[in-house]
Amino acid sequence: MWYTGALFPSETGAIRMTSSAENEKLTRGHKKKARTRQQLLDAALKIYAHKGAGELALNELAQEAGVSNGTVYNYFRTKEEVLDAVSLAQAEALSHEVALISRGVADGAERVAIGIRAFIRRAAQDREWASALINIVRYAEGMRSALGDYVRHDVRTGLSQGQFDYSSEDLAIRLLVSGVISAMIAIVEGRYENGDDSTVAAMLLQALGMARPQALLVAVKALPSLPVEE
Amino acid sequence: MWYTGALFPSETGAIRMTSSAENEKLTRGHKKKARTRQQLLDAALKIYAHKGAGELALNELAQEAGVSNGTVYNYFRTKEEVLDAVSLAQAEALSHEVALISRGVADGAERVAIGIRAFIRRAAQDREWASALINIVRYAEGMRSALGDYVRHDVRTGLSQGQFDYSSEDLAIRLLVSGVISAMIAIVEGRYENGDDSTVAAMLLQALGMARPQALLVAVKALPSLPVEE
Amino acid sequence: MWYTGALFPSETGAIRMTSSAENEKLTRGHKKKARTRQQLLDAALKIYAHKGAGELALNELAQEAGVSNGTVYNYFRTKEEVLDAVSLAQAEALSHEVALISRGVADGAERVAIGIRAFIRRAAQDREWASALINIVRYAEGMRSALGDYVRHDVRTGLSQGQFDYSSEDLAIRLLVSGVISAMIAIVEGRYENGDDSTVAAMLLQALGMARPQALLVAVKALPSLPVEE
Amino acid sequence: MWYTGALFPSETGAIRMTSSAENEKLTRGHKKKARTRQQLLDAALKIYAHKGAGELALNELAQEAGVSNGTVYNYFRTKEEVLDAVSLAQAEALSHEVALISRGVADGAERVAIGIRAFIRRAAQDREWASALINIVRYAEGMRSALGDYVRHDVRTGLSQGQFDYSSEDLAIRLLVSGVISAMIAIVEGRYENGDDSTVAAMLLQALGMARPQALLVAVKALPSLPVEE
DNA sequence: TATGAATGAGTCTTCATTCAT
DNA sequence: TATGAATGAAGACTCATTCAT
Repeated sequence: MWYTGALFPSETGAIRMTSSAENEKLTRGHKKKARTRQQLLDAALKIYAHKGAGELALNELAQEAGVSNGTVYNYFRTKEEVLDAVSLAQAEALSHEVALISRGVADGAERVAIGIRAFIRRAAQDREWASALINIVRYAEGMRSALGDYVRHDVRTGLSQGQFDYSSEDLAIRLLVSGVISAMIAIVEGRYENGDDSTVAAMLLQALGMARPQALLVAVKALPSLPVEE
Repeated sequence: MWYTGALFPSETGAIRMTSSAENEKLTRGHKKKARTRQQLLDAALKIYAHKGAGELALNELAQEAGVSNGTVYNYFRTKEEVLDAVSLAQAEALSHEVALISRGVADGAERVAIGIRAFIRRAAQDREWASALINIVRYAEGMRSALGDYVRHDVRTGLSQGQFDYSSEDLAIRLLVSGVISAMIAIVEGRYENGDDSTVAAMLLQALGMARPQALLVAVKALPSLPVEE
Repeated sequence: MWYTGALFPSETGAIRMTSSAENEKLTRGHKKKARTRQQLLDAALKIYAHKGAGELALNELAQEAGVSNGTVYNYFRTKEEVLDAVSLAQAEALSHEVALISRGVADGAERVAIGIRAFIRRAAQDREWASALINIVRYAEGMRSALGDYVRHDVRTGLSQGQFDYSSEDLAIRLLVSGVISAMIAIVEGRYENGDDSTVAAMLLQALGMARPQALLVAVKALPSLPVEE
Repeated sequence: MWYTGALFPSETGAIRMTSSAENEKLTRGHKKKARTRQQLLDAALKIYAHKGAGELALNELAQEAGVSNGTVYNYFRTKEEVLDAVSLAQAEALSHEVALISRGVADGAERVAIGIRAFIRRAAQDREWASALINIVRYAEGMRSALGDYVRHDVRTGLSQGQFDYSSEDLAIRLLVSGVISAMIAIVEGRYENGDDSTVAAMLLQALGMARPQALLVAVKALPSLPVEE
């Protein structure tokens, strides 16, 4: 139970479950099934941090989750389903978090920058999570498009606001996503300097057609403080 | 024997062996061992087009290469060794090809653009190769850095020529490589429009700090004709 | 299920399972796992009768035991583990049997003689078992020392009773064990005459320092009848 | 080329080839074939020192002997043939050596004792050789009987001289051989004390029916000096 | 639902043996 | 005879999946 999709874990050190809040509610409601499912997802995420999704062995997953071999099959029929479930859960959690952070920001470019930087900072804080996410993205094409779909709106906003200028939305979004991932890879490989989040954000804003001076201004702007979740 | 690292295959349709010329010499010279090795590398490349490097089964490799099961083990001890050998061969072949194409071009930005566009056009022409290369890059970190090392020189040239302006060479190069790969993924997924090579090149030049108008100019410039290899 | 460690099988012809009594209890108690393990041990013993422990193939073991290939690996990771388990089981069973037979005999030389003769008679009655045991001893050093440890007490008793006289306990015990084994080899090779058990016992008692006349007397003494196991 | 069957190697430290003398003659006579064969036998003996004869891999043998894979098949058709050839060569060499040492000794018991002690001392001096011999005996039944046949004459002499008294020549000889082997095993396991050769000889003479005092006398007698081989 | 033993197809790996050179 | 690449049968081992309890 060490991983979560939260971009900004509210506890220092230990990381809470993505959905521990919901989780506890369910537990209280005796929804054992949901808890087991979450255990499996957590275990999978943990394993993905250390090996490619292709190498996830279901018996290893069972052991990591503390359930027996056969139990896994009450939740997932194949390892692809496990991957899909994990990537879906991550995508939802991440989108939710980013939405929360950029809540109240209307400027398209700024919203894009916030998203980029949030991912990179999160990766720098928790390399295991970053490693897991990279492995998920590698194998689950759906994850890439889910993330892409999420930024699409902000990118279009920036375009309509005259901040961006690009020839292909599809290619632009792909570049955005893969640029963030490649920065996360750099982090996992041990290369992270303070300010790299802004550096990457600036480069990607430029790629979207923003002039460097403007891009830099947006990219170094203070991040909005995370609203307190009740 | 259908794959090669050649960015611009000289025959239409069928693809030449990377080293078919040498190959025949070796055959004539009774260098059976080198030929078998090449068969294996070719077969591996072909397989990578359809499945991740982690799923390459050595018996499947043997069958594809037309050799017996045990023969594979006379050349590679593990699938990692196969991947390393293939990615090394590809990196060498690709670097060689790109060097050949941009031979005579002194302008850094132009050289970078040529490289980007060469890869993308090649991928558009041969999606199987593109698919294989994507899979190789996914699993062989070495491939990424090999390609990165190759462009480093051109990027620096552009910087010293005042065309580029970036804060981190490392991040810039990673973005470059992953940007090209993400475009290749788009192509493999069936999305390719004429001119996308220039579109991607322009975005990446902008990411490196070039203003959009200049970037567009460089990105649409006619590619130098490939010198005739004798 | 044809082998057992019993020195004196209670049924003629067919050989009982070492632990068939327990076995049934376990079966009734649904202890499938223990039964499967016993099946494997029995099958291994049967195979050892025909080939050296080094040649035991785990798929052959599976077949002989009537389980599937993979099941073997739920119990033993290597053929060494199989051998160890079999030799441990045999050593325990044999020690137990000999202890039972010589129960009530206080004379050290007599106890030694009984042990020697029990083994040899058993081998003469069941050459397959003898062959298996020889192969086990060949490969499992642990078996030699287990048997040696067992006789050590009796040998010391004989020494303290003034019946034996030897310079090295270690060498004496090794000679004892290997002498019995070599007689078993003779039997497996088809050479057994009535009375050979006494002949060997006499020679070994002499080796331990007993004078020939006394040795002969002890070696031909009637074996105690096996107490009825309830 | 480090092993030999010589019981008393004439050079300290390095051990000469069993037949290096013949070998050189043959070499002089350009008998390359015989030399290659000898290389193979030597290599096999060296390998037997570290692994059972069943695990000898012919390609390993080739490598150890410094010849190519296929060459082995010009000399031996199977690994059994290798083992047979090695054991034959060893048996011949050993018999020859023992005969040489006990040349001039007419007393049967003394001759037996000399043989026993020669083996044990040799094993103590060269544990690798001892280990190899043990492995050979384990797998090559022929070796046991060859050694047995050799002592048969001396044992009979002792019997006819009234020194021995046993009920079965076959069992007596088997005990003799296996007793020596078990002492060699003790040595390989690191247990050797000065005088153990005499201890074992005494025990075995006693097993053959000699009274302990006489056995001890014979067993500690100085070994005849090895005649100088020209 | 949970368990975990059993399954067996799929792969990996070794190595005796063959054969063209 | 010597070489060593190629072979392929044999065996080791893994792991997704099933199923009786």
